[in-house]
Amino acid sequence: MDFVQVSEEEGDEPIELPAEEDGTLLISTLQAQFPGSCGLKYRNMDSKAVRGVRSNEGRLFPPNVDSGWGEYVYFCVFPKENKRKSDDNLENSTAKTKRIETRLRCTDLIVLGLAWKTTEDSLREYFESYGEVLMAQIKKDVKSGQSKGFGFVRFGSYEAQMRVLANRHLIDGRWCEVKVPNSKGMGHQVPCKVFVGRCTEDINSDDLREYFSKFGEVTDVFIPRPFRAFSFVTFLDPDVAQSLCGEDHIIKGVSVHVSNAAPKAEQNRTHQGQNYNYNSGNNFGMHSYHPQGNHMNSGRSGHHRGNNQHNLHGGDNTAIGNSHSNIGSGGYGMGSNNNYGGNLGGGYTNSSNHNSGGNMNRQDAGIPYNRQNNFHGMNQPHNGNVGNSGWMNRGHLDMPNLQALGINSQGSSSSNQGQNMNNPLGVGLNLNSLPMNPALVAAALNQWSLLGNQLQNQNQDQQGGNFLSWMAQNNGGHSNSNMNSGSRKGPNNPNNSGSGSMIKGDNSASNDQQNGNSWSNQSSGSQNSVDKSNFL
DNA sequence: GTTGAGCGTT
Repeated sequence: MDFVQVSEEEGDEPIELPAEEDGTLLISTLQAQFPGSCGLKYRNMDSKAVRGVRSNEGRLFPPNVDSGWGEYVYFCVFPKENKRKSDDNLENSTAKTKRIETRLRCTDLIVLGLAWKTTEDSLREYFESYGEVLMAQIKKDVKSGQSKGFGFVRFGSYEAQMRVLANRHLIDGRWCEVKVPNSKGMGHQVPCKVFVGRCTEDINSDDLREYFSKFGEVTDVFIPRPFRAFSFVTFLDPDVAQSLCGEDHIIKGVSVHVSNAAPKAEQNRTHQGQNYNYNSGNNFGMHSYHPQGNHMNSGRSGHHRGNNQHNLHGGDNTAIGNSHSNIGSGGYGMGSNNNYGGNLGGGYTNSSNHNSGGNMNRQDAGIPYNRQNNFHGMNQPHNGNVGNSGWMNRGHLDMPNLQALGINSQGSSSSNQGQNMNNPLGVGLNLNSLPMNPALVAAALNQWSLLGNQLQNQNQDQQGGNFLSWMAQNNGGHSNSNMNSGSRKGPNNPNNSGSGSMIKGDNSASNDQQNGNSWSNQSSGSQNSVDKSNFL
């Protein structure tokens, strides 16, 4: 086995890290020893310059294909947002500071669905493959000592934590969910995903990955198809993502604009047409790494009526001129949303739209969302949810406050007819009667963090997209559960009218989940957050 | 002795 000598900083004593059979070094291997590091560099003997090590797909490649890693001592690269932006050189302890910061962000993680037989030892043993495990405990019945089937684990590095949250886990024969516990407050909820606007068609995912990898490990790239002039890049480290937001970057000669895939809290205040009324509840669903919600909860209600002329994404996308109110307000979690080419609208509830005619039932980016209390009140009469039917039993999802908007999603276009429930509020806009601007939709979807999910679902076949990996980034995998072994049962989609699905469901795509019950089968209610979380 | 959505005697 080949070993690579790595030190945290140039001049430090190196640690030998094992390379893989193909000669590459896994970033995870690197990070096991150097939490927070995202790459390697080395001092070139000839030029005396520092050279970076090629990084791709979580692997670091030796500088020379023949001689491999050679006798170089490599030192770590840490993502540093200020490195690129500021000229004030912080002390060279930035990396260490960074590590401390990340360490501080570690939190206990709940592990759900453990086998009864799983012990604290076996739990620890399992998770040690991700990094240092500071704590592993199984919750047990005090009398019998029998496991309650869940436990907690805490990691020594944030990276390990993130990786754990980003994956599903087969522990002692059972697929387990790992999440940030509900008991944890929000905080540090930083999205890892960025919206890259102004993309051209010749910028492919490899280009994006390659380009953005220099700022930190890229865990996912998603380009909606058909081409829509934007894409999403997900970083392992939310700080990296954050650091890029607001910047213009040139990729293949094209100036793209990076912005947050999440709506900005300030936009609530400053842009009337945006109305990002974030909930203050849990699990609105940002990134999987932060499944407890997001850091942008403002609780402000942006009430919005009519068409606004705001670009939903501040000009970094193609949405111009129209208002998000063009976008259907429907389908806030129910429509299967297979389509993205045409009209948005309708699908207020459980429309199981397999339609290929271009309807898109989905949430509106600009709709103020109710807090969860309203959620029930708003929707019970229409979707039959009574609060314990799977997808809403924990009340995490904020729902669009259509009433506040006066939006009527009487979408009757295409095959939604008969399936969409009309907006019961019955007043306001007929969304389907409004002109559709796909670019606007893009921006809107971006804002509500829904697009990525849907399109990903949609495209997983044609693109060979990794649905799991995508989903995994989003909420600790609980939303993936449709694809797992199916060892759990649960409530069916409470709204299922036939093949109705949740927003993440894609009945027409060849997901593994299209068995009529929709993805809610295994979800425990927090899947509400999926919608959003898929984006962040 | 069974079970399978959840949230931790700090």
